[in-house]
Amino acid sequence: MQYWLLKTEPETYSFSDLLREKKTPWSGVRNYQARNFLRQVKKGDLALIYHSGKDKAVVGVAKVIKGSYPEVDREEKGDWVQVDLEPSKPLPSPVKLAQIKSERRLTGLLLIRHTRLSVMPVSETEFKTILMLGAASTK
DNA sequence: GCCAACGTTGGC
DNA sequence: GCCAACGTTGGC
Repeated sequence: MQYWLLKTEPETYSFSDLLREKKTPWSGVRNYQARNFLRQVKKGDLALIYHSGKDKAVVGVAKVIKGSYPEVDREEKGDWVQVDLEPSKPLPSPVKLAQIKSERRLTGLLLIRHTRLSVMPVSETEFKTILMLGAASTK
C-alpha cells in the first residue's frame, strides 16, 4: 500500500466537493511525470489532498477505491489515466505549505522540491507526519 | 537534435 | 500582478 499527494486547485475541484460527492474520478492529469506516478496508484492507497493557490495546504485524506485505469473521456490523444477516490477524512487543522517547509522531516517532499508536480509519492513517515501536524488544532 | 519562444503552474 | 521554474512546440 502506497501513500500519495494529489494537488488540486480548490476553485476547480476541492476536498469539500469530494466530501459532498462521496466519490470522484481523479482525471485531467496532463503531465508525463505525474501520469507515471498516477499509473502506480492502486486500490486501497491513501492520498493527501493538497489545495494549491489561495489555500496552499493539505486539507484532507482520500482513499483510492479504484486503481488507475484509462481516462474515460479521452478526446485528447495520449494514454492518460485516472483513479477513483472517496473521502477518508478531512484534517482537523489544514497543514499549510509554510508549515510543511519548516518541518525538518518533510524537507524531502516532492511538493517542495518539485513544485509543479501534481501527483507524487509520499513516504509512510511523511504521510504520518502530515497527519500528526493536521490532527490537532493548535489554536 | 538543439534551442528559442511561448505557455502554464503556482508561490509570493 | 509578477516572476521563477518547468514543459512544450516548432523552426532550423
